[in-house]
Amino acid sequence: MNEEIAAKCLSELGSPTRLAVFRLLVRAGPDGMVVGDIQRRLRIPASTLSHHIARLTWTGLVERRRRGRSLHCFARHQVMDDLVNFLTAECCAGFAGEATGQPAA
Amino acid sequence: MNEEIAAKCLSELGSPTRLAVFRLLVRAGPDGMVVGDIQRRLRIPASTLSHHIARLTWTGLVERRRRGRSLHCFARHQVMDDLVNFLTAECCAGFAGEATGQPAA
DNA sequence: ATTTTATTTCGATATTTCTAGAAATATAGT
DNA sequence: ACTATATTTCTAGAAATATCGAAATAAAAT
Repeated sequence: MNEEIAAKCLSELGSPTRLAVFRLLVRAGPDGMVVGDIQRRLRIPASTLSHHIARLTWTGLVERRRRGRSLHCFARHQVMDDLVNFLTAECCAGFAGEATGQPAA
Repeated sequence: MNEEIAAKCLSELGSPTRLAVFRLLVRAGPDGMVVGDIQRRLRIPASTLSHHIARLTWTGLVERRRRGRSLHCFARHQVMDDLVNFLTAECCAGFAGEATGQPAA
């Protein structure tokens, strides 16, 4: 995970709708969730939801698999874990000589 | 940190330029960094940079303090820590019954 | 007071993103 | 083959964002 990819992931998760979808999928666990169920849960038009799921898929945060007529969506935890690790390592306190997060002056 | 605020922070950090600015400030440590230094480092026009720093400030990720003629910018680690905690708790694996991140079927 | 330095605000344009209806596609059932 | 279901792709208007030059503002130096 480099800065460019991290920015992309952050941007994709930065939409309230997409963040809600992703959280729903994380909670859904290994069985994932069918698009229609997500739609009924979040009450948004199918085409709008499809757009957001597609975007989450591009960045690898979500994976889609067709099962019969419906599409199951899964959260790709690895990508999120990588993102959190990147943020922790590169964007949180922890560099030599700093700790408080409060300005020196 | 709730979902709405998290989405806002993620969105703000989702711009490559803003993520670069924030990382720079984290690395700069407690002394922060002057706007002009950030500008010379990232090679972007002053007005563009000002716009991005302003956005980071709105969400509380960055704080600005005038010191003489120049403005010092600091990363507000607490906000980032809250964000990482939110992501870890709400958007990563860890709910009962899931672990692999791989779809069940 | 004038000038210099540092940064922001304004204004205008270009680009991206969001939203959602309509049409298209894919699959399964009859 | 036809119908129903599930979801996507197409399309387009509205809203948000990015970019950056020019003008404005703030503080310090002379």
